[in-house]
Amino acid sequence: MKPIVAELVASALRALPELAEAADGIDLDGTVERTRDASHGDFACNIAMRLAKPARKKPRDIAAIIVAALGDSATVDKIEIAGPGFINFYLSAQAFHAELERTLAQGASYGRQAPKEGPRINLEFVSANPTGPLHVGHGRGASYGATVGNLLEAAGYPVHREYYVNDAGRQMDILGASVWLRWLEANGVDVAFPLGGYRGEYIRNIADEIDTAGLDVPTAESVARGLPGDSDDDKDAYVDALVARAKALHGEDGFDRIRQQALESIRDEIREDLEEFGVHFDEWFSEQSLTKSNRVDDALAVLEERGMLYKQDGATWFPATQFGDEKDRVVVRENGVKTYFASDIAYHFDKRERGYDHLIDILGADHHGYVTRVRAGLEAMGYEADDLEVKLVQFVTLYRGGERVQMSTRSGQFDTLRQLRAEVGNDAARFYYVSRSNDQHLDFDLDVAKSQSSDNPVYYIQYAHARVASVFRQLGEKALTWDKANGRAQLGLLGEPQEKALMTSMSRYPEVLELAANNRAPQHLVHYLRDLANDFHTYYNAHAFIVDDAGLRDARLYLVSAARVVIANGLGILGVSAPEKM
RNA sequence: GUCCCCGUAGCUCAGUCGGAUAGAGCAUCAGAUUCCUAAUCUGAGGGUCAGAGGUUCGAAUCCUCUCGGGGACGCCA
Repeated sequence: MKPIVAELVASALRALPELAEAADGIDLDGTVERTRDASHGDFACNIAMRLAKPARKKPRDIAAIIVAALGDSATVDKIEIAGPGFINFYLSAQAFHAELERTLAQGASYGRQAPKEGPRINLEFVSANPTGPLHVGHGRGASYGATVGNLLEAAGYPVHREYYVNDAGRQMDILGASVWLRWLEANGVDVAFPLGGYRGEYIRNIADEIDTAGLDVPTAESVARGLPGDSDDDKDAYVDALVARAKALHGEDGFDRIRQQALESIRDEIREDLEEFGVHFDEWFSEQSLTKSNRVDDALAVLEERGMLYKQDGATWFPATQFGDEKDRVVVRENGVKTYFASDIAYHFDKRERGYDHLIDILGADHHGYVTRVRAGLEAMGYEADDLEVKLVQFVTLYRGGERVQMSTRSGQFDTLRQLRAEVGNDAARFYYVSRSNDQHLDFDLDVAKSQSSDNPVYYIQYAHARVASVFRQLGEKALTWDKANGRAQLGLLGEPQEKALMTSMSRYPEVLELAANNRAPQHLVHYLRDLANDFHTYYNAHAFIVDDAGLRDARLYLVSAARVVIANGLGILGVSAPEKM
């Protein structure tokens, strides 16, 4: 509805050359907004105030000129100039009825924009290291990323969802060594488990399952001989030596078999977890594939070519300070090993080279310090700094019975996404994870998320949806049918304040979607749906829908059918189910 | 030390290109309640938008500073 009002103003301005000139460069859509108070009408436009200075006229005088040029429209009942110079629009009942008709006609696509050609968006999220199961924090990144993806698609953009699998480097070696040691253990070979290793129970399970045909079980003595000690001060030496020993005993290929199986097992587990959570990716991008195809070297060559690398102390550096970073960064260490930063630059370069115009990274808040340098890398390779957009997701704290739930792996308490899903269900988890802005800490109350009452916003909203379905079941039980066409014809009978309020709320849906998509802010949709459900329940409590008067009944059923569509669409974007029955 | 986020009702929080009298839920209080669905309903009270300056027709919102809370800062991955 908002675009209709904005277009009215725009056409009035076209008829007023002297004002149109002053309005040049002002986004008219942005001057029209919903009113907070019904006494100000449905929409208000502040263009007159904005034009006061450039046009050198008083705001109220400008408003009068614009209003005079507005002319008649079936959409608008009344236009008033109010306050300092607002132009208030009171929309006709007919305008709201037309919106209801659109809602039912478009159904599942109501609120969505037509697909655009571009910009093509690459959306990377979760990207947790495949060294263990997803934990509760990853769940937030998963929900947020999936929902932002849905929002962007609803806004018409082509979106490619990508998970970057960090399957190369030292962490993978340590994972391999951890599994290897558990395998030895299961074969009666006891070697001290490294402090820097992965200690979770899942490592044992992997060790039990992997195919080790052709690998000889070494003696404890041959494994442990000559290894450095392990200590909290230096967790690296011992575990690194174990990796080297495993490679020596089984050969690179032998160790690689263990490592690769461990990686695949965990990655598959993560993938399954996410699929069950309703979070899908178009691509699982392997870091190994970057290395194997020499794309890290290619990216470094591009930097070299552009004079964006230098040597110092035996290492190769990238002058990140030239792009606003606080210090220069190493890309190749003194020992010849490329840093994680090097493959990260290469990865983002590769994404851009693959044809994505806009890159969005959704990262844990602990990656805060990484943003500047990755962006610097892209810029140094000739791309725009704005091509990369980073959304940081803050931490999650779980509460049960008003108490903070400890989430350390060591204490063995609440930890994994899987456990959370099992406890509160996918719907509640998806919903609560995106209920607050991504850049704010989230307190996740397990008791509320589980409760099946109106205290729980998820149930409150889903219940509104189920109630409409229930009403139609009731209709059937009373051997009545809904005459949709008659309902459309009789919408004029809907004059109750709750009906007007519900129609107004519903008509906001496309605007909320757009706002949420533009700001990558699903919480707007969450709050909107709660308000909408509230309007629906208030209506339901105040008036019976299945009344004797067939015209009124058909009209009310028309209205609530449309409400069902809006609620279902909104929940769909959030990845939450819209049940017919609860 | 540098940087980022946050501070709004008793509590949890909305308030997103600056807009009119700052909102919701919970809690509190007062009423209603044999009703299509049972997880009730209606209404009321409740505020120095952390504080101080600034920008302007207009500031919870933008800028500066102060106070208070949280987090990030590796030749780790």
